[in-house]
Amino acid sequence: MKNIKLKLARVEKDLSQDELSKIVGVSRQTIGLIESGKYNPSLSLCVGICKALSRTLDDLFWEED
Amino acid sequence: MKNIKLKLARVEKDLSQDELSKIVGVSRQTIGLIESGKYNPSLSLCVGICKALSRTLDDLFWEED
DNA sequence: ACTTTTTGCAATATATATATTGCATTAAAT
DNA sequence: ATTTAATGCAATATATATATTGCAAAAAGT
Repeated sequence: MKNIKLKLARVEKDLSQDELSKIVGVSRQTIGLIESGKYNPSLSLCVGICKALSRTLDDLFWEED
Repeated sequence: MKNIKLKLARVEKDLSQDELSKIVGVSRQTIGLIESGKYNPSLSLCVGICKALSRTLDDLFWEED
């Protein structure tokens, strides 16, 4: 499933995938694949993304079922 | 850094590392290494652990800095 | 003290996250 | 309509999460 919350948080900060990837220190493709739900990032990467976007893990990566 | 919050949540549920690993569907070593902070689990594994322990990502894997 | 359970630590093997490059397509800007 | 920026997609390469087995040490139970 796509990660809409992540994409929204990124766009709210007016960042492209490429810009976010450079802040986090990861490749642009990795950000794109996470947003499109095509893989399973590591915890440290999730935390890096959260800090770059001023959010927490629950904000961006937790789904109630 | 060791993940004390995870260990506490597990012990509160009266589960051994081995029991938790079976619930989550992962090896005992993996649980042990995550608790001792020796590696960087995937998001899906973190979510699996959270659900097994009735916690959220922020509860077990988020650290304020 | 003894037995059993729980945890830690290595070594090797495998699966998969992530990097890299390049190109195609779409969206945005002028 | 044209240029530029943003995203998507594939192929290959590499790093690392995770599995597996076995053994040692520590903790808990009796």
